[in-house]
Order: sequence, then structure tokens, then C-alpha cells
Amino acid sequence: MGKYMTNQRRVLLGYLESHRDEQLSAKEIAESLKQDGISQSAVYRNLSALEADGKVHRFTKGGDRESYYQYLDCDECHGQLHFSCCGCGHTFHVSEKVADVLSQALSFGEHFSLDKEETVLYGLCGQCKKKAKVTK
Amino acid sequence: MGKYMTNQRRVLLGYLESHRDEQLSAKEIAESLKQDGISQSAVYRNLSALEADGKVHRFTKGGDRESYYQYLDCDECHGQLHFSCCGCGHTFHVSEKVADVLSQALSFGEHFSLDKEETVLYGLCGQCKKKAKVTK
DNA sequence: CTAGTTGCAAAGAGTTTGCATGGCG
DNA sequence: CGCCATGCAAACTCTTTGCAACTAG
Repeated sequence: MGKYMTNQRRVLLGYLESHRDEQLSAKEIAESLKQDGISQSAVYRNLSALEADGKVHRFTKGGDRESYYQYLDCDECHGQLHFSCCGCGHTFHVSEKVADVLSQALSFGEHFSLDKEETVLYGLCGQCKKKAKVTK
Repeated sequence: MGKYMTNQRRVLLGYLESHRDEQLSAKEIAESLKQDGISQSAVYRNLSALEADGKVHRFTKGGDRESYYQYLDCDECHGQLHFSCCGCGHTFHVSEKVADVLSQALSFGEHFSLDKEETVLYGLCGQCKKKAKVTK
């Protein structure tokens, strides 16, 4: 983050930590923190700083125009492969075991090296898969 | 696409076909077709129509704000998994064999079903991997 | 002819930035 | 104190849209 630990930053970090399993749009975050007297620009500026520090991951979904952010506090999270469910919108961490299988398959099959941090897989999670079947 | 085959549409389709291996931003496309007297709005409108028809794939890269498009003329392309190289910017089609390995691993390991059409993998292609090593 | 297309410019949505003010260390 | 962070509003970028003119079928 920046150099000074201001109140806004404490609040933003707290908010992100308590929503670490969700993918949050900047708008949502700004909306939620408005009540704490934090301006939109502070939210954007601090999110950018956090992104530069590698503390949050910024990405875009499908054909969406807004950016989403997700907290990456733990070291385990860092460099992890993410899976985003198109049904419920939840983001999951793909286990290292599976991520490695993917990575290896790509490497041997195509000579590509996978950037786990940048990549977001899309599809349906287990629960939404069930729902989809029932609905049909 | 739409109902009438206008000249603009012919030109746009031709352009997309001849760049089928690249991921093109709407801006780039509009820029290139400006010389053919095609307006920005026609480009956007026709790209949307093509997307609705499933003839092009629209997606966003990493934390980028603009949309990218890629032509999907052949049936093989449709529903294929894409890999985008962060080094050279090229988009590759991941072979079905490898895509299936990934899909199966995700399914068994995490109970997720992969949406190949929506997903774009990021990393380095074979060539850029070599270059990266040499540079170091 | 008539409904679909186009160009233009203006409107939108999301994000960034300039500048004066305020606050951490 | 000095520099960094903040708020506000204006600027920016990418994309969409309203409207009148145009055109493929």
C-alpha cells in the first residue's frame, strides 16, 4: 500500500479481509465504504496501490466492463489459480494439486507455461452444476 | 450478423477472417477499417451482432478495460479453449486433447465444469519462454 | 417501398487525475 | 514541518444509443 497507514486504509483492508472469498467490484467496495466517509477516489487509488503490492488481484469477468478485486492476504493465495463460477459468481481457489495437473498438461502438450496469477477459469461450480441439471 | 449483407459487413468479416489468429480490440479494428469508410459505431454494432451469432468471441484480458474479439468461423474453433501469451500477445487454440485433460482434472479434483468458451488461459508460449530464459 | 443499417455526435459507465486541503510521522 | 493521502469534480477511455439520412432486398 502507500507509506502512511491512514484510517481509510485500515478500513479498506478490513473490508477486503472480511470478504476474502468474494470477487468485489470497485463500485461495490466504494458503495460499502461510503458510509465510513471514504471517497470513491480513495477507494480506487488504494485498490491500485494494493494491486501494485500484490495484495489484491484485479481482473475482469467475461465481457464485463468493470474490474473486480479479490484480497490475497495469505501466501498460499499468492500465485494461486482461480476459478470463477458463472452461476453464483463465487471465486474459488483451485487446489495446487489440480492446478499443477493443468500446468503440466499445458506444458507437455503445448509447451505453454501457465501464469496462474493472471488466469481465471470460468465455468460452473459443483452446486450450480446440480442446480442447472435440476432446472432442466 | 444482421439481415442485409452490406459492404461494411463484408469488409469487417474479411478483416476478421484474415486475422483469425489474433485477439483484436474493437479500437484496433475500428482504426484499421476507418480507411474503408467504416464508422466506429458500425464496427461496434456489427461486432455485437457477430458475437450474438456466435461468430466472434468477445472477452477481456487481465485487468484491461477494453474488449477483445476473435473470429470463430470454423466449427472446430467454436467452444475451444484459448491460450493468450502475455509475451507476444498471440492467442492460441489449446488442442482438444489437452483441453480435455484440464477439463477432466477440474471435474474430478474440484467438481467444477469448465466453460471453454469463456475461459482464456494466460502465460507464455513456447517461443516467449525461450526468449525469457535467454534474456535473463 | 420498408425495415434494417449507417454516421454523427452526444450520452453512459467505469476509472483516473489535477489541485487545493488536510493529516501521518 | 514535509510529504503523502484525500475529496471533489472534471477529464478520460471505451462503448452504447438517438436520430435522421440512406440502402439492400
